[in-house]
Order: sequence, then structure tokens, then C-alpha cells
Amino acid sequence: MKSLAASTDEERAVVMLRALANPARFRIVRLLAESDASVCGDLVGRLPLAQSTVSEHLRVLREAGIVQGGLQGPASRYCLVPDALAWLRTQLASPEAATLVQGSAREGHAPN
Amino acid sequence: MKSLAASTDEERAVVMLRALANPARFRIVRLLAESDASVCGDLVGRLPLAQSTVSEHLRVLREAGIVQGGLQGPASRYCLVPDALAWLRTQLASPEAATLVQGSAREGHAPN
DNA sequence: ACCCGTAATCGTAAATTTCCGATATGAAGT
DNA sequence: ACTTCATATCGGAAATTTACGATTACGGGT
Repeated sequence: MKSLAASTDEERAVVMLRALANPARFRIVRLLAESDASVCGDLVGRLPLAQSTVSEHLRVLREAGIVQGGLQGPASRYCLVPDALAWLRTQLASPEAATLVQGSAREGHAPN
Repeated sequence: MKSLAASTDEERAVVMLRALANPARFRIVRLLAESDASVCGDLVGRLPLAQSTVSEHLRVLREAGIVQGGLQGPASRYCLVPDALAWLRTQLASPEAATLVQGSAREGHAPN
């Protein structure tokens, strides 16, 4: 993969798409969308994956700016970053449309 | 990766997301969105990639149902599948919203 | 029938992803 | 301080992806 990146928006969109382009992670996002927030353990219970794997997926989603949360008390809570998916949807629209909404649904990006 | 697939929609969404989750392919999609249709050679000219690589990317996009076209005359034309990205956007919305529009923006899927 | 330009496919090396078990870290309770 | 429970990180094996050059196949002209 060369430079190839035309804009930072495009780069960010690809990062988010990569994060979503995995059955387990896509499923996690949906589970988080259903319930405002979830404890990691709940997710492990709902997925046919090891705890370490789920934790890793959550890390990827967090680094992509799709999910936020982490250790809070003895457990850890995760939830969707409010407008992350909305922003990605605009990027998926025709480029002109995406440009029109440019800067509207932004929200700081990944806190890392 | 286990079974993990909850629905065929989810599966299809992940396939499309994987196709888009690559800088070169994302760029190709945008190039195709700008101009109704493009000859493969034009795309090769606009990307820092070998012809065989671009062709392969087009194959992936076609198999994902995002792009349609192929050999037509001596060259080959490609264009976006009309409502493919629109459908994916609905899948990216909150699950309830996606369910509401279920079956509206469908269009046959990949012609291979 | 033969070439020529274009695109698709093949083989393959390098990089990345995915998953797990094992281990480390965090926060609370005893 | 120590134990416990839940989560994160590490190390590594297997699978997948990405990219390329080389080759093959397609369509139109000559």
C-alpha cells in the first residue's frame, strides 16, 4: 500500500471501515447500538470468542473512534461514539453530498 | 472466524465493508462516483498501482456488489451499482432504522 | 489469420489480521 | 497487604490480504 491517501477524511473513513469490516466487530457495534452501554463480559457472553479476542476487537473499534469506554470500576463499560457512524455514512454518500455536510457531524475523533 | 453471522444482511454488509476498507478501493469508488463510468485504464492512470492490482481491486468491488461492468469492446467500463452504497448506509444506521427501510433500497446484488 | 492494445488471471512473496492461551494489570472488597 | 474478579496485553500460529511481474485471454483493426 503506497501513500494513496487523498485526504485525512478519506484516511479516517478507511480506518473506520476496516474496523467494521469484521463479523465480530460489526456484531459488537450492533450489540452496543441496542443497549446504550455494555460491559465487556456481556459481549464475551454473546459472542463465540475468547475474552482476549473480544477485548482486542474493542481496542480496534476504540482506536477507530467508533467506540468509547474502558475500565470503569471493576468492570469496563463501552458505548458507541455518538456521531461516529453518522459521519461515516456521509463519507459513504456521493462525494459532493459528503462535502456539503463537511464539518457538521464531527466530534473530536478517537481519544486513544 | 467462527459462524458468527446473525443474518445474511449482516454478512453482506461485512463483505461490502471489507471491499471498501482499503485505500485503493475506497479511492476507486470515489473516482467512479465522480464520473458515471470509467475505463480501467483511466483508473490505473490515477492510482500509484500496477494494472493487475487495479484489476484485482475492481474484481473485489464487483464481487461485493459495489461496482458493475467489465469488458466492453476493447476496453472495459465500470460504474457503481446504483443503490449499493445507499443500502450499506442504512445498515450502518441504528439497527431499528435499518430494519425500517428493510427491503427498500435493494437491487439484486452482485451480477458477478 | 495476425497483430496490438487492454484487461483478467496466475503464481507468489511480504505484510497484515485474527484468534487463542498465558500472563499482567486494575479496582474493589476483606 | 492480599485475594478476587474482570479486563487488557503479550507472544505466536494460522489464515487472509495486498501487491507485483509474467502470462493468458479478449476485441478490433489491418
